[in-house]
Amino acid sequence: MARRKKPAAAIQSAERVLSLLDILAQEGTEMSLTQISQRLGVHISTAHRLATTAMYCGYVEQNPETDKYRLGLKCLHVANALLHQLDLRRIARPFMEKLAEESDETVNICVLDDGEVVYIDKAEGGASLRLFSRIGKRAPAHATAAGKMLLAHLALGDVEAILKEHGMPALTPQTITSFDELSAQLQEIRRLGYSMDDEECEEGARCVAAPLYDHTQRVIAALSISGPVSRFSVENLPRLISLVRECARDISQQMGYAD
Amino acid sequence: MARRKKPAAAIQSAERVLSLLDILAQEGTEMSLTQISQRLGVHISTAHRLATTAMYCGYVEQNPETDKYRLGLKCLHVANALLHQLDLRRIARPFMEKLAEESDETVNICVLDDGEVVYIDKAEGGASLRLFSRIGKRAPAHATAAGKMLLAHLALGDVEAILKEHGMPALTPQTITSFDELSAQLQEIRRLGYSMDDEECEEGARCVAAPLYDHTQRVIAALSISGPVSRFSVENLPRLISLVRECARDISQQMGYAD
DNA sequence: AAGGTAATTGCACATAGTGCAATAACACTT
DNA sequence: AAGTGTTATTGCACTATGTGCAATTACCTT
Repeated sequence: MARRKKPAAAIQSAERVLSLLDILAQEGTEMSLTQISQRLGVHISTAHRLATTAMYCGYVEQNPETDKYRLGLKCLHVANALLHQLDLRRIARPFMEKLAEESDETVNICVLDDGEVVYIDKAEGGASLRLFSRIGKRAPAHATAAGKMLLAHLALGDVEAILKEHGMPALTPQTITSFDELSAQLQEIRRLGYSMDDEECEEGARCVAAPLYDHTQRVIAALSISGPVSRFSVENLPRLISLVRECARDISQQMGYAD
Repeated sequence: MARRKKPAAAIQSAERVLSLLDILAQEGTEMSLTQISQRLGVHISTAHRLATTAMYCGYVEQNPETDKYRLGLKCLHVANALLHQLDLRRIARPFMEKLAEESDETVNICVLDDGEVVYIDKAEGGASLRLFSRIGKRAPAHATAAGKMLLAHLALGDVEAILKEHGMPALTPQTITSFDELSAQLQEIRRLGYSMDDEECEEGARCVAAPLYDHTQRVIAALSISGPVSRFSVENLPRLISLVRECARDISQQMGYAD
């Protein structure tokens, strides 16, 4: 779905403190009160009170050397609790590890959140590029195999809203930037039962994804397998596609999907 | 330091919404509005407004099938941003990987937050038990090698406050539960320059830790190496102690420490 | 159709949250 | 050591927001 609908009686101060966390996350470095008040659009004394309240709760901390504010470790705690609570992760884990070993590639699970794909788990094969963990990271839906798979199972109106809001930026020369071309491809993805990112997200890398269903018979996530084009060659692709589709089906069955 | 001091003008609604995240994290499963209002000590309509405000911001979501509330994926996003911003992680990473390969064990970095140790990074050797990632997890300071190392570099009053608040629960038969015994051990740790968890946190597992300093010449984190007692034998310990101390020194130098 | 339970919302009122201005803290310059 | 500038912090008065209450809505069970 596109951007979340603002509730009729949102609590302003609650919204502000969560926006403070967003801003600190987005900024990438510690921020002064002046910067915070400018970004939040509030008086500096208000920014101070928001920051000190968040500090008291552990979500923000102040660097004693520079007096600037940054995210606090409670954020890690809460995220960890979230990951721990995700049924899909727990159920999928053994299957992902098996697939990672069998394929010797990197396996990920993504969900769609606010129009972007979010990585919620990852398993690595021995020969993988050993990239940093992507868990928690976001990526544009239109340029990833998992994202295209998830878009393929949304209503057309929702797809249009997402692409209107996020755009279709080109990440590589191969990225699809035309709505019509993407629509056609989503239709093909529904027909084939798998999706592919052919150097659309990252040059030199290919990715194949299959849908994960749950007991409501709806697609809730995508399972993907990715690696360098040298190993994701035309000869090897059919095998990898087959592996990821079988694995996704096995996980879906454990999630209550009846196919 | 012990529990954070409440600011004179904390913003109640800001505090409440962050407490909501805490409660959802702590509960471990989705919660109804009734439960949320009871735990927060507010009217159910207030709980509803807090929850829908947090939903709008992405930190909470509502399960459409049960109408219950749970943590939202924005929590992952913010935590990821936090990890990405930690200088110590970025600087330490190559050293940790080298140590993990060299020792073939699990290497972690922990910091002290609100009287507990928090795992902020981890690298694994090939022979490791391949445990789930601990990043973001907390553990009692008194029962971990990293925790004892961090306690050893605090003022005695702070140590007392932390132990008074968190207690000294026995996690295994070997866990130290006497303040006097722990104090004596912290003194020994300062003298030796490393700490050890001898099946105090987890039976069958040993852990050795060394301090990480930064340019202020103070201890900001602990580097640890852990594994099963079979590999952390009396014969092998001196080697592992030496490896972790050298690695910690190298990381500390990169952090501006002059020893 | 009726009853029960929980989520949601309109409304009026009280208080919490706010901006302003003053103060405090610190670093830098002279 | 004193003065200046900048940023963080806080007391205060006012008002806009947040609140609880009660009603409504939604859904499930009998």
